[in-house]
Amino acid sequence: MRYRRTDIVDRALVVLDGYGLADLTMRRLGTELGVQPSALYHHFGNKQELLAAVADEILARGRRGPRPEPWDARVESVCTELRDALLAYRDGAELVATVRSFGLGGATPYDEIVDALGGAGLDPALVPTAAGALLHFTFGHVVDEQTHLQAGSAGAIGGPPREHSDFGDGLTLILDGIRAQARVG
Amino acid sequence: MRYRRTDIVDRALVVLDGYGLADLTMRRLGTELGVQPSALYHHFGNKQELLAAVADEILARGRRGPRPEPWDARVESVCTELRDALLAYRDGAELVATVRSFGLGGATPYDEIVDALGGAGLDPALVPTAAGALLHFTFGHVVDEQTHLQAGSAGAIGGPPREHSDFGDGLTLILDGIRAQARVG
DNA sequence: ACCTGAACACCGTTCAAGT
DNA sequence: ACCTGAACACCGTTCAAGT
Repeated sequence: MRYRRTDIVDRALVVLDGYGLADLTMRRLGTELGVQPSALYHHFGNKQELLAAVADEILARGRRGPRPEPWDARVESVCTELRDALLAYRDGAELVATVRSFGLGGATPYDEIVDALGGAGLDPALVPTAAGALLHFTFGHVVDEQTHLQAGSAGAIGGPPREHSDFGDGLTLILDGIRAQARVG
Repeated sequence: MRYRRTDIVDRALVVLDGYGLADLTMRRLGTELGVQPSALYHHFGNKQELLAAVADEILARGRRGPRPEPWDARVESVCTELRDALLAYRDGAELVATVRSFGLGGATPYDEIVDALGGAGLDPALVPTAAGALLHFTFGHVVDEQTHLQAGSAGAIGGPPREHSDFGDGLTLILDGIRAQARVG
């Protein structure tokens, strides 16, 4: 049936959204494409490489633009766009986080956050720290959100999950921390 | 050979530390104990339940005390203790994060952070938000640290990994954000 | 270049049967 | 109560062979 990498990634996205990350297997994807699982290894060296391509595609499809201008609005725009991209596909956050922890998948908007933070007046040595904090928060929050886990509470008690505005509140908290650090720096 | 849950968890910790999370399988753990893998199902309903017990044990072994008294020193103490606990075993952060995302493993110090934040003078509605941000940062940072991934940067370029003080700097940033929110609240 | 078919070395889990 | 032995239904990956 002759496939290209992009066809396989497209189909992987469909499988992911329909069945979840645990069921996104090489065998299942092969079946879905009407092909032997071994055929996939002609296009990707291994499963991690495939997943990295899928993660990059999730982020690419989530790209909006352009960015607003004050640095804090810009940071917020990057993080919110990232969140929306991750939420757009089932288990998107877990997949992208996993790929990131492999050290694969170049599309994480780390550099864009670093760039935006240039306008914050922060000690340059703290810029990677702040960018890391923002990314950790975003991924952690969205993973929790997507597994409908209430944000870290032990039991499953504790009522309904936090409102969606909780993401924005957390972002504001960290941005305030950056502003405070910029003042002392 | 007659084992109790705690013996199995102890041995699982040894396997984890020696071979990593990917090789902590029911079959390997069984072999290590000189027992059939099916025997483990007499003590744990499934693998996730076993992993939850292992995660709880990692956190229990990391427990130090007592806590210092101003609220911010107390929060820092909880997060630093958590970090140390996760770093004490190979793939500890990934394991505990995974268990947390299952909704299992009651030992995450979420409640302790919420408690400590009581002294910050924060709007009560923001306390779970702040606690979540602190936990997300801690887990995210330690997972990166443990997989010797430089904090989110795309390529593997960019020199040596961030110094260990980066964790403290990130914590300070978030604590500053909390103080700022407490002032406006 | 792209794919098949078959194999290898694994998984988690279940369950009758033993002691 | 605790464990064995065997099975079931899967995995990712490799590789000769086909077209």
